Amino acid sequence: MDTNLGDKTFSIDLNTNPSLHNTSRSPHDTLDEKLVRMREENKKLVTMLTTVCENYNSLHSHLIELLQKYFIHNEEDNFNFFLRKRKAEGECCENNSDIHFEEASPKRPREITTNVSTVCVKTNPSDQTSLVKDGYNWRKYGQKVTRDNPYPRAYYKCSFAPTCPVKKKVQRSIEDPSILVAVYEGEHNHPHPSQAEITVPLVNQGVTTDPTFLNKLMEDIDTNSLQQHLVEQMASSLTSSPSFTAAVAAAISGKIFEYDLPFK
DNA sequence: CGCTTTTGACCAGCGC
DNA sequence: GCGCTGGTCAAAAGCG
Repeated sequence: MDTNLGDKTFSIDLNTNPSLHNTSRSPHDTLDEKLVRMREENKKLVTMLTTVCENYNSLHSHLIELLQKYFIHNEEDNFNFFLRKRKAEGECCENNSDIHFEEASPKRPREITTNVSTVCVKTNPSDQTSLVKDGYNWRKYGQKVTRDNPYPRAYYKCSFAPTCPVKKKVQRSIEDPSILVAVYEGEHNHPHPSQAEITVPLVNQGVTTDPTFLNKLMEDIDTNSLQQHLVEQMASSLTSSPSFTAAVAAAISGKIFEYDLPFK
């Protein structure tokens, strides 16, 4: 692959270690100067994020191109197998996929296949539960071991509303057992109960090498949502960092002492 | 006691 | 028609 993603290196000092600043800090280093520094770092972060997104788009199109070439230059059977596999996985139509299966089969599927979506979630490998946190309440009503995957498939119904028709199937990926593949069927007929415990989609947390899997993922996630999530994740990483928190706390306390606030 | 999970049984679709 | 497979049901068990 000729994408020079690895050549781009970023050396950004986030200034999150307060002890380092104390050693190099001059007496005239005012809060305003810190603000200027932070703005510059912010600009660097924005630049980095833009580059990451550009690289992502480039890789995305490159991967699609490679997959198309692969299926054209290899025997047609491979492509047919690819189609069959995707069909067998119950994948369809809601995503911006180029391949639709509704018209492919002369017989109608046994169930309505509208509003089927697949979500892949990276989990802790030591965590053996098949729980995908998406904010809804689910009641497990069955479990099966399927032929093509040694990991059991769990069947859930939405229990938030008694009349909600939504079902989901959760099964570990055979390629990477730390990945949970959740297939949602139907549409919720009630509002989302909570946004608090939504699990971050895999694409933002980890990597898989399965090309069909990657292709599917990339079609699922548009660039804007990726950018937004990257920003949120970066902010989350910064705020969860003890050194960053310490730096903010030091700056605030310094400000308090500087102005000699009355509640002191 | 009520809700959830587990698990074996049952059913329907599909291929041969 | 038969066997295989995926999906669902429902009784029993577990849990708070």
